[in-house]
Amino acid sequence: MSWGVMAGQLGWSGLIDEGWRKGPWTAEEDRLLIEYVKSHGEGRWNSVARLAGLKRNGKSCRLRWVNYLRPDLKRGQITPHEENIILELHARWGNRWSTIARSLPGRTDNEIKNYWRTHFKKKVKTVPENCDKARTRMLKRQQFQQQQQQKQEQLLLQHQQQQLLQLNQLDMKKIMSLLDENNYENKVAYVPQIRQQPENIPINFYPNTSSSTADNQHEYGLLNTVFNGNNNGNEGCNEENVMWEGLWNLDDVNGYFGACASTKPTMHNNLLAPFC
DNA sequence: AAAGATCGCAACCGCCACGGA
DNA sequence: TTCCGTGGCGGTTGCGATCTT
Repeated sequence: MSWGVMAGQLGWSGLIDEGWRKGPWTAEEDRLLIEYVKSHGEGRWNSVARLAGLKRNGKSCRLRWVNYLRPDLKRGQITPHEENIILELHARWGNRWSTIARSLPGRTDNEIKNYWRTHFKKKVKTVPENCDKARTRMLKRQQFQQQQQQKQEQLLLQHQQQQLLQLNQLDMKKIMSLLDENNYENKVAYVPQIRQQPENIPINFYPNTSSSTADNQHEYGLLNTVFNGNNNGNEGCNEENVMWEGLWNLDDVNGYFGACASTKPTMHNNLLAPFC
C-alpha cells in the first residue's frame, strides 16, 4: 500500500501543524511539487507553498523531492557492488551519509542510512560486548592492521623521498650542464632552494610525479588522504597546499574538485570525487 | 491462526553552516 | 559584525509489511 493511499485511508491528510500539512504525501501533492520543480527548478523551497499551492513547509518539500521524486533516483534494491561501496566508505567516513551517497549515483543519503541501519548496524552490535576474549581478539587485530598500515605508509614515504631526491639530483645535473655549456664557472650559480613542506601535510601523502594529471583513482585517493589529514577534512587544506612542490598543477586540482558537478565546490564536499 | 518481533523506509526533528541584507 | 532565512545533514520516529514462534 502506498503512503498516499495510506494517508487517505487513515485520515492523516488532516494532520496539520502551524498551518503546514504533515505526514505521508498524497499523489496530488507529488504532482504539484513536480510541476513546481519543472517550472522553477530546485531550490527556494520555502516559496513552494506560495507558488505551488502546497500546504507543506520548505523542508518537507525539499525532502520529498530529494528522497523520492527526483527523476534521477535509482529504484530497486541496493546491489552487492553498491553494498561493498557503502561498507568501504562507511569504514572510512563513518555516518557521513551524504558523503557516501555522492559515490552512489541515484541513491539518497536517507536510503543509504536506512540500508545501513537495517543491514549492518545490528551485525556490529552482535559482537559480544561483554566477551573479553572476543574484544581482545578484535583489539589485537586492529593493532595489527594499524601496524601494517604504518609500515605501508613508511614504505611510501621512503619511495617518495627517494623520487624527490632523484628529481633534485636531475635538476642539479641539468643546471650544472647548463652552466658548463654557457661557461658560467666564474659566476655565482643559482642554486634552487628546496621548498619547505607545509606543516600540516605529511610528505608521504603526496603522489609521485610520474603523471602530469591527477587522472587515476590512486592519485585521487592520495589527494583525498591529504584532505583527510586533519579532523574535519577542510581546515588548513587548500589548492595551494595540494599543489605544493608542483606535483599537481592548478588544472589538476580544479579538475579534481570539479569532478562532482552536483556538489558545492567546497573541499569538504568533494572528498569523495574519486568515486563519482 | 494468532501474537509478537523484526524489517523497511518515508518522514520528521533539531542542529548547524552559509550567504545575503 | 550581526542577524536572519535557507538549505543540508544526521539522528530518530512511526507504522505497515513480513517473518517467526
